[in-house]
Amino acid sequence: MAHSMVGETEFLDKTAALFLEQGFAGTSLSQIAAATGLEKASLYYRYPGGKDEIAMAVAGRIGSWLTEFVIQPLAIEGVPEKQVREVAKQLRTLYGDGTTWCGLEVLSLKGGSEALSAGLKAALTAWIGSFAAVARRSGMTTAMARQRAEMAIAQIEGSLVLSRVLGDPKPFQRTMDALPGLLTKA
Amino acid sequence: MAHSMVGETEFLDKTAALFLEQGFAGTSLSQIAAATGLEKASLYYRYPGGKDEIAMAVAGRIGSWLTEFVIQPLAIEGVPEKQVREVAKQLRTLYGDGTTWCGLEVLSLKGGSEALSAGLKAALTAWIGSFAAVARRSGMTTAMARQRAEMAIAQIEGSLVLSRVLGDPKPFQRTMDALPGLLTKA
DNA sequence: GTCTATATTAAGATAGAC
DNA sequence: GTCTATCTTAATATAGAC
Repeated sequence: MAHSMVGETEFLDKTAALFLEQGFAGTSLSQIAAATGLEKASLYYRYPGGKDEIAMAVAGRIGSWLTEFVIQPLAIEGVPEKQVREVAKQLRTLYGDGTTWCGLEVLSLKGGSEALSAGLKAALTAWIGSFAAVARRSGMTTAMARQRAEMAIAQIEGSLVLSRVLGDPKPFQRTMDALPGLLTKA
Repeated sequence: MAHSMVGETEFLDKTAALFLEQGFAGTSLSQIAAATGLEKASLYYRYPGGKDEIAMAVAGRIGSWLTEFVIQPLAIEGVPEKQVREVAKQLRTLYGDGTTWCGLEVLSLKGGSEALSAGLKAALTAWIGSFAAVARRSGMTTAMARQRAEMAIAQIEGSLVLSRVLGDPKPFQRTMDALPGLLTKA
């Protein structure tokens, strides 16, 4: 395997796929090297902190997805219900229609660093805030909007667990169908 | 450490705690040995299949908890809402008021065996069936009861993720407060 | 039935050539 | 900036004494 020169985002996407399938502790640097076409030593050149630092970068990449496909689309002017329907569509794609894990779940298992935990918490907080804002715009009180936002994200995370364990995408898909109502109808 | 003779259930409870904290891949036999007071060789005597077989036994133990504290209490005659309130109380204890992982999430990450996946699916199916039955008894249609049961469990699993990532037990606690209504009020 | 001791493999990590 | 080669540690797993 000669000088592979794989790009940063391509590298992180491939590594994210491994983490989402196997978890942080279940993924080795050898697997990452094999999946990305880099040798282990090169991983340490790019990320001197080793697996912890790679996980941080992956969390950052996941945060970028979230910003691009969820937070930004909800931050502009528009009809809340229509916006949430669009976001639900993006989430379906992101989560492979209920067949993959969520980065929050997978990377928050003990084994990661303190900084990783902080990054995940920041991403989740931003997500909640974004959902709460759209619920607020739909006419809910601040408190209720916040509660619905948490409920919606819990429903998403939990239905992913159900779909994966049952081997049936329907629980996740039903959650996506119900998302616009949950966030915009008091 | 002389002949420790730790009992089966005590062994599994201590091992379950490790898995729930660190996941399957993140927990080593050395850690299990240290936590239970057995040497690694003794683990192989009890569970010749190694970590996979231990995980299976832990899944069985978790299934027993579920049967004892959730499924059995809901299977007897009684006022549904009152029964669910009692179950919610048990779940609070089981999940350390929102500070621990759920076995379904943790053990369903890739790395476990086929048989383990099948066992987890069976346990989850039984749980859903139990919740659906109590919702049905409260007057819902079969289809709606089933949907509410899945919704409730997804909410539980998901709110555990939120509570853990945010470091705040409130999302899980709110879910427990809402559980009786979700399962018994159409 | 548990122990001590060890074999074997793979993990994370580094040195130094190119 | 990536490679080959290697180090060190820790993982799973087994042999054999008691």
